[in-house]
Amino acid sequence: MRDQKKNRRRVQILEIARGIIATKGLRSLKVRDVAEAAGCSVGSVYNEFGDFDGVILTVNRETVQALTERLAGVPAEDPVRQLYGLAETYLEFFAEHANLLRSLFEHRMEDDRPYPDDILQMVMDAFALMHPPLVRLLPDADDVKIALLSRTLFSAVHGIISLGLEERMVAVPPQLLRQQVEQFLDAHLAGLGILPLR
Amino acid sequence: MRDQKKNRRRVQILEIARGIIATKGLRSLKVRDVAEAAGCSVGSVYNEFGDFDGVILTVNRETVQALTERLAGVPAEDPVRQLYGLAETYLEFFAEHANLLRSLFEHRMEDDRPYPDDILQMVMDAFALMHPPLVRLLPDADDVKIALLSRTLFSAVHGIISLGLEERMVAVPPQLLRQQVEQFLDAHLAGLGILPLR
DNA sequence: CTACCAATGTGAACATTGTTCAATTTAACC
DNA sequence: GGTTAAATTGAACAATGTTCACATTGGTAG
Repeated sequence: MRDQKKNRRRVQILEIARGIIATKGLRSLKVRDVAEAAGCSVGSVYNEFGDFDGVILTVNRETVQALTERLAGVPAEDPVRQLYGLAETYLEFFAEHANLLRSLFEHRMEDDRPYPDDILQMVMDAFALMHPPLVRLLPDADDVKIALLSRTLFSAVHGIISLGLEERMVAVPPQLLRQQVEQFLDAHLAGLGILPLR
Repeated sequence: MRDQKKNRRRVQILEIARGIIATKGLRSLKVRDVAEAAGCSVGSVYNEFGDFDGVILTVNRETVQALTERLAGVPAEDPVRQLYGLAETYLEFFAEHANLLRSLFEHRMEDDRPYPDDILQMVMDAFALMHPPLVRLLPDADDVKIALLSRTLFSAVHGIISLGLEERMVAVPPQLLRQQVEQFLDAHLAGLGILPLR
């Protein structure tokens, strides 16, 4: 019963923190706001997460988990369609949760403490989801090279999307951005000797 | 004489702030540290820059200026070589000044104040430096499309480099990253119907 | 059921850091 | 040299992360 209660609160704190980050950005996340909204003291937040970075990192961990699940749901029948699907799903997810993704990629630790390895690994694993379809499309290529290509390609897509959705920059209309990503893949896959969709 | 002194200090504050960001990261930048190192009071920093964001934004403005100068120095004789040169120069500059570039791309304003337009425009202008060589290489293409392509391509390169240099992520060795960028351009230019370098 | 105790929760106090502004100092001008 | 407007100061304030001695709670044994 202790555990149930504790866990319920832990989940509640995370949902509140995630809500604030998603709607107002990471910089607007304050311990006191979270504690008040969760109906507990600031001390409880610290008991549960160690420090405030702990809250942020846990939200980020769940963000990359949710992203991975969404990406894993992309149909894998046609490897070419799968690549387009991964890119477009990433775009959708990024557009829906822009501030959460920014928190994941932009948060810096206090002092010089290292970013938790497990989160980094999860991001890399998500970016490696282009690996299987690429292996099918380039059966003769070295597996290590495909692994690198997968990361490169996903990083490129990430760059196009994260800068394109950056409302700080001259905002790219979402529909145009989708087209931009598709055309990018068209050209790049063609360059790899893969027949694009259109 | 007032102006001289004032300007000398302004420059000094900026150099100190830039040094701290470059070596210890944006999160380690503190008003008091800057004021002490500049031999003045915290009030003077505020007189000169309005608020602390003002210091950061001025450093960022100078960062994108320096970047633009470096990119503008890439030889333009051969448009294909120019594209590779722009990407490699960006990689070099990013590797040399990783924390400054992160400050430029990751800094968020307090509350919801907008990021200064002039900085955004300067970044877009820098990313548009791929436009002229692309026009030469694709003389039949629509100019608006080339403008979009330029931004897309540079954003892609930015994504590859910024994630590749992210020491938070599993560090990609610099030499491998250079090769990664080159191979990326190889494939993409080929897909655009442009003969790559190698 | 009660007493006890270990775990948990609390929030006031503290530490750090951004911000303000009344008082002071400076330097340009006559 | 006196006057004055501008610049500078730094103590005080505000916002926010962090700690910890104390209070509360819930499980457990007698």
